[in-house]
Amino acid sequence: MTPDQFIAKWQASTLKERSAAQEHFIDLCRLLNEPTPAEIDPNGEFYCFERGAKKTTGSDGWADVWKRNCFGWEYKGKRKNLNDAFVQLHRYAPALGNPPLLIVSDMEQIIIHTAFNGTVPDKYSLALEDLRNPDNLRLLKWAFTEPERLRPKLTTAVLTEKAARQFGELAQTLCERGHDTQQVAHFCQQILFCFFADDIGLLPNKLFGKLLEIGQQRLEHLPPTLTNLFNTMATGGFFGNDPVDWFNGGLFDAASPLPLTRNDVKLLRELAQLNWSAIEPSIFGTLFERGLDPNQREQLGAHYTDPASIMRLVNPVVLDPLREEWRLQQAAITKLVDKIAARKSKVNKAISTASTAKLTTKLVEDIREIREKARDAETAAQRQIAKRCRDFLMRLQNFRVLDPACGSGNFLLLALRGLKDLEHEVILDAERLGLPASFPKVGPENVLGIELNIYAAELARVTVWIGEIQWMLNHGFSLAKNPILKTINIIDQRDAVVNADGSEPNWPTADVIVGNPPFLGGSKKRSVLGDDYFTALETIYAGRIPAGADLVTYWFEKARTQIELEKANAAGLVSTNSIRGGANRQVLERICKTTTIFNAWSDEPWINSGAAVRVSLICFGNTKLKPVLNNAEVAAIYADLTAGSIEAGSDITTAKPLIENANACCMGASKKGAFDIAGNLARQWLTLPNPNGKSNAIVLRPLCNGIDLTRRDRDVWIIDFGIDISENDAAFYEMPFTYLTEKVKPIRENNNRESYRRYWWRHAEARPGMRSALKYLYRYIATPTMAKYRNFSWLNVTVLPDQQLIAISRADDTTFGILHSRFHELWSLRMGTSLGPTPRYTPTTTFETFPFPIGLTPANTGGAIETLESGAIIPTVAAEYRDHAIAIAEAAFQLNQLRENWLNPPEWIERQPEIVADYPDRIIPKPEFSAQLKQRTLTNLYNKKPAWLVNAHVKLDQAVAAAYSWENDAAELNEAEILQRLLALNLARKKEN
DNA sequence: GATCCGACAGTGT
DNA sequence: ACACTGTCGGATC
Repeated sequence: MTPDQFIAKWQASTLKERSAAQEHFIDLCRLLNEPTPAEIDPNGEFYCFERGAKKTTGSDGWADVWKRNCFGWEYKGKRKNLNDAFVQLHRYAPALGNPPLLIVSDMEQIIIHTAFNGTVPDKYSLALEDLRNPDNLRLLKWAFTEPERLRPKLTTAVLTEKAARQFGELAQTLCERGHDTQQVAHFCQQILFCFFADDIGLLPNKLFGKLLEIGQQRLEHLPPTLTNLFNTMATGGFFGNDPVDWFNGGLFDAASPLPLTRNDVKLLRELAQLNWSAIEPSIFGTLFERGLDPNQREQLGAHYTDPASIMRLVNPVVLDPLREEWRLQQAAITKLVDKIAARKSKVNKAISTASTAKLTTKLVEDIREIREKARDAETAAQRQIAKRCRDFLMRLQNFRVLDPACGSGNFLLLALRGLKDLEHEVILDAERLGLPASFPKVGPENVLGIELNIYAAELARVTVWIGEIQWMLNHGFSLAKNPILKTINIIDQRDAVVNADGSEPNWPTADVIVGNPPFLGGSKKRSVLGDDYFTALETIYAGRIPAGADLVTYWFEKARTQIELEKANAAGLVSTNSIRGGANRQVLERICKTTTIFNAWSDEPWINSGAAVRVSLICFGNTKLKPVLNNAEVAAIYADLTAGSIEAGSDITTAKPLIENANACCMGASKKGAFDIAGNLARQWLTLPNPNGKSNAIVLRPLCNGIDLTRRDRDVWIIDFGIDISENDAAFYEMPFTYLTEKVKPIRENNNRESYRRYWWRHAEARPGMRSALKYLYRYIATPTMAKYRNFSWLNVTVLPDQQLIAISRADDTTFGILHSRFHELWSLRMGTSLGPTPRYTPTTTFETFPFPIGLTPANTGGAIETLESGAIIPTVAAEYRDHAIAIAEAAFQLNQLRENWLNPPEWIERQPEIVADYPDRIIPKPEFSAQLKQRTLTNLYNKKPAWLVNAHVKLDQAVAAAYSWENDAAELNEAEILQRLLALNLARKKEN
């Protein structure tokens, strides 16, 4: 068929839709040289007429023509409203597998709507005459073969970003002009909603766009005109000659348009050109992050969560369980359908048997009875099917999702969309079963929010409503009007964890709780939130949440309580990843006691306006779903968000501090002030006399912090007046004292703590305990609190450990070796907390819980030491453990020696005695090697991991394994097995109380 | 100029 | 008196 023939035939045709549609389509196939459905898919599996025509209503199928992954195609009679056809296609798109193209035709024109996910829809209208143009024919052909070619370039994300950027500029301009940020926010939302309403036809005749056009000419009229429009929208009525719907929802209640400049209006008119109907409402959040004042930006920013992360919570908490429920219903329904079919075949069989038999009255009667019974059974079954569908739809309609920290409403928006999608699927499934089509009832009522920030709360309302309207229009449903925005109070503007009067707030009953509550570290709570708020938190949550816990944990505890009180079924919340350890973990432990963590992502990167926070996503509550951790099914999820078996004694979070490890490990001195000075300044002072005749060496010593150990020694010294020198005595050390008077005193005098203010010349936490523990040693073991690798080093006892070092008061190589073994490394990584990706070593959780090999625990190694022939030093231990002590010490000694030689090759350095006799030698690089020496850091060494280092560690690990008596089953010693064995040892030993 | 990697000081127990 | 905690800035590639 040629284009001319096609056009001629269909211009002349007066056939009505039903009779002509298929003929038109087949002609079109001939024109495009495409196969017809019957030619390539006689069974109608992927390409057919009347898809979904199984419906009992007797009317159309879901589409007149359907080609999988290409299009749904709907015909209407000539000059009938094509929009109706489009609406129908939209509605059934999910049942058609969401084809990328929705095509409607009245045989005179063909309109192709693109419907690719996440793109701004395009529309192509082709009249009959247009088919003479080969370009248009090619376009149609693509619809059949390569629909991807019609994919719009513009994605909703790009459109949204563009709109948000420009809109943000406007907001910023308005703020800079001195307008109140809240007014700016409110005004911007009104405008935003008007753009949206204009584009989807909620405002008649593109009213708002026209108004801006006029406004550009007559600027002074714009504010009163806008006021007028907003007021009309608030109540419904007429704006000039145009009828305006009643919008309500609070958005237009307080009309207070801000004065706009000519430039603003120009910008607005540019913005009006964008396709706002395809806007992604979640821009509302990002929109107001920009332009508004920094404090607000921070608060709103804290609530911005990207959609993928949101769905990681919404799916397991909201949608998966409901899908599972519906799957079970469907299974039950299938059984009923089978039953009906079985009855029918029984009847048929009876009839066919009867037809061969002799017809008697009794037989007639029997058949009648069988038929009736079958009919009754069918009716009953149908009724049951209908009831199951109805009940489930009712369940969806009554389902409530609460976001108690809803910010700009993104969680609620996505939860609502998910629920609406599910409801729609169920409605279509029900139609397929022969039930009448029902109107979707899930809507903004299904989501509830609590939000303190007044802009965010308003933002959330608008976000949810736009989401609702978009969904309805995109699925071919008309909007419920009068008002368009119902004033149902879905967002509660208040504090979610503390009431104004200091009491505990109630949360509304809901099926599930989701959200991204604000993060604020325990020690920052008081200063950021204020004393009153802090006290209120402390009072309300006494015994439930330790005061040192992150602010985020209050939402977890509240949600847990709601579940315990049966006011919610499950919760899915975002948290900082530090919830896995320290004081924060107690909250998860509590959750594990009363309910179950059934889905979690333990440590995910998070982009949040530049903050380098890492997060955990945690779902807990009543569920039938199997536990899933980091997208893998596991037997159980523990409070530290690790996987484990459900057997008792396998949860490593149950490990407790051991009595034998007490008093051997402590934090270094916490100076809190600029007590540190350059080495050369210290050396200069050491040459100066003091009026009391004492050397400055008494109060000056080298300082060592994490950087000194993991990188190169910075040669920093410290002014250290110890734990009991009085201010008067300190003053005799002239230079150091004067220095502190200038650099430290002014700051320390303003400290929050009385003792820090009073003893300003001493380190704030001078660590008397540590000092006495180290007193009789000549060296001690140190490890950086925060470091990429868990390394231990020897320090001369004259060196003061900074608070960033953990000091272990042992001088023997055996203890050094055990600590440096793989066993302790794994234990400390697992038991310790982390800051971002960097693990942190803490005395109580990593050291005190660690089960040393029997006979070699800190309780056994605190006594005398003995130097071996090699130079290695062992502790004096019971005879039966001596061999192990020696083996470990030799391996550790060698490891340390190799490492020292690599860090400071004798060929590259000079050792120079320090100016004070007992102090460690200075290491001076030979000038020609100083650049190379700079690279010789412990972190670099372990980044490289040369073979000799690995070998030395293997040897050490073997010696330590032997001390544990694990040398014979080395093959079984994978990470999990080691941790299990260590945990078993810990649990078997005596705990501290 | 991006990436790596620990700091410092506040505050709870 | 002891210890834990957060996320920005300096060093380095």
